[in-house]
Amino acid sequence: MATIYEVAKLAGVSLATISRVINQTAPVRESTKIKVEAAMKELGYRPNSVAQSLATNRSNSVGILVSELGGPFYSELISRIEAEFRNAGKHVIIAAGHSHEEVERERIEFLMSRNCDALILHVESVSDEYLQELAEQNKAFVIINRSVAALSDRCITLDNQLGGYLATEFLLRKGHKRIAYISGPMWKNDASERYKGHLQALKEYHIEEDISLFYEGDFQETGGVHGFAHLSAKHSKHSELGFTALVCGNDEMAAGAMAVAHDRGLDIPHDLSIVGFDNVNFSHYTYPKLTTIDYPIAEIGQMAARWVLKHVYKQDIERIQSVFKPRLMLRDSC
Amino acid sequence: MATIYEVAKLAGVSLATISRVINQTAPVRESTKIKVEAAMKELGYRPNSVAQSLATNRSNSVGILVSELGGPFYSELISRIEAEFRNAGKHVIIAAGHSHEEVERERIEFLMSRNCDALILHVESVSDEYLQELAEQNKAFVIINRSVAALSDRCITLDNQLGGYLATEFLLRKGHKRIAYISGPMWKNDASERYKGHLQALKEYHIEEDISLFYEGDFQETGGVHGFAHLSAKHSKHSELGFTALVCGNDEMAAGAMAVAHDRGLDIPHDLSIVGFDNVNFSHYTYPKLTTIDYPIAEIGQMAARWVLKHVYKQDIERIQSVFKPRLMLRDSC
DNA sequence: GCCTATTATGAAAGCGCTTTCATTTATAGC
DNA sequence: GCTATAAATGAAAGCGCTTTCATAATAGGC
Repeated sequence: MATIYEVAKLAGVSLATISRVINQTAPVRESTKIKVEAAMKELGYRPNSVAQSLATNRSNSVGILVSELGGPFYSELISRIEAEFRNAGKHVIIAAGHSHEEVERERIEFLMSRNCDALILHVESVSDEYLQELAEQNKAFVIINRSVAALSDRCITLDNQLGGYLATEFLLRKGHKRIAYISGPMWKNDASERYKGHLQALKEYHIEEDISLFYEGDFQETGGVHGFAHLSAKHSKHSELGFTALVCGNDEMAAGAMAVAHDRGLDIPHDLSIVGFDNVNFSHYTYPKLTTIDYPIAEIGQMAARWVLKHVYKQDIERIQSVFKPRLMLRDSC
Repeated sequence: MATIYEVAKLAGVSLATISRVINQTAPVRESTKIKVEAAMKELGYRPNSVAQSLATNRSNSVGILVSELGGPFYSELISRIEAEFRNAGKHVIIAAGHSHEEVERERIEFLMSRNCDALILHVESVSDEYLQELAEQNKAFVIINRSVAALSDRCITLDNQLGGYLATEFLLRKGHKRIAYISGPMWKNDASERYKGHLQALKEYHIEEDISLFYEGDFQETGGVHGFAHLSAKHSKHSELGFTALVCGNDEMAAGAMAVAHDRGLDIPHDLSIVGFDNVNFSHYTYPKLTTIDYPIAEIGQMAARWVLKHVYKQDIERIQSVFKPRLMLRDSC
């Protein structure tokens, strides 16, 4: 790769001038500009962004940390964030924290050492205190899908409890009385919030929590499979299910449960109604199509990107919405 | 962030020594090492990897360029590549080329200007010549899912034609005679190869190509929806389908077609057999579960990562497999 | 055509690190 | 205890760029 020195020599000007035409940071006479551009072209010159970054302490790139790179949920999130930044001429560096505290920390440090201008964090294991410290170090970052009270101005979240409420309330309104629940790992904030919403709805309808209708899964398909097996084993008298509806903490688990229900010869929604959560891309590939709670993940990603654009790159962004509302996507599984 | 200078001052040694304990590039007396480590810890020092990268011309990061960040296919690919590199202490920088030539070029240049030690490219629009030039510039990169004859030692591909063959041959063996085909965009290499395999199987069974049974879709769900509508409109006499089986260029389109077929009251597999391609994560969430061709995308990603580990980071990797074989995943849709 | 007010350009330091080469310090041999 | 050798350390240049400050070129006014 040609360096700025070679360009300068070829064009017969100094480094500073080259830099000025690259960055338009000061006026350059038209004639010299043309010379420089010709030289750059001839050498196929491209500024070394590492050197630029070192000199300016800016990298024009933002770090994104998610739990996993795979899966429909994160990939949609990442995809949207990238699109938003690409529009603005910024780039993304992506890392996965795997819901593991050490890894999350390590990744954050990596992204910081990479001189990212800002971070977008979807972290689950690192403590609130750690994040607060980070904020005190004056690092620019937004948090997605988690609310830290002291950092509320930089948290972009979904009202998970409302989502859980909507799912269950809908079923109750439909007349269901015995509603099973397969949750994600309860230590994860979103999982427990969703369940809270479920309980809230039950309470409103004067139905008591029945923990035999509860199963804590893993947010994966297998969680749904095992959960359904577990719940139905417990509750089937005369091969009949002990519940008429099932709420799942996310769509993967709903799909897993649905598959097992099919295998058992159950007719959905006739014998059993199922509601998922997330409205992930494949949720309308299931049969019957899954009724679920829409998680506007793309919009949240977009908003996080805008937060960065506004606060770090000083772009003129109107309003940053920090709490998003989920809504029920009524399809065929109820 | 503390710099190496501050650490040096605090520890009472020179920069060089600090550098040596960080990189273990030369022996350091145990006692000074301890001093240095204490100083680093006290200051919360982390080497600035941008500066490191500038000084060493190495970044310990590899660039990945895929067509899209979203979707099950790419996210699995990325996820596996990242996992492989994380194990090796390397990091990934991800970009999306959106199947658009200009964007692909621009992204490649970006990744190069970022000083990536190597690139893993999944590009569709950039020309073979461009890639060859890149190779001549002595840039380390592997190409995924595309074979460029002159660069065959750095291409890792799936035998797409074999996949197409397997799908159709299976149906023919089952006795199907009229097999419709919904393809991806034919300008994309993998789409046309798959179709080639389809034709090859037909030929083997002495069945002539019937272009009224062919539809060129977009590799998206909608392609399947429109494709099915198109094919069935053309062929239904007395509300009966003109074909008994349908091969789709990928699973998304298969899922789309399947949904429409359901809506039309068709019983799958009784009235119609469907085969997809890719064996993407949701393909067993469909109902009935989709028979498809397994695309070992994770393995391909892994192999690409190993190529880099071997050729760029000089790790001791045995064999690099460059062509992968697909296989039929027999499930319930046939 | 000369002086001043602008505007364009260049020289050089600095960003935080690595690495070579020279120097200092420790170790061993006698 | 003194030299010969090996081991540990430091000084300084360099990676490719930006940016400040000083200087050179130009334009304008008379």
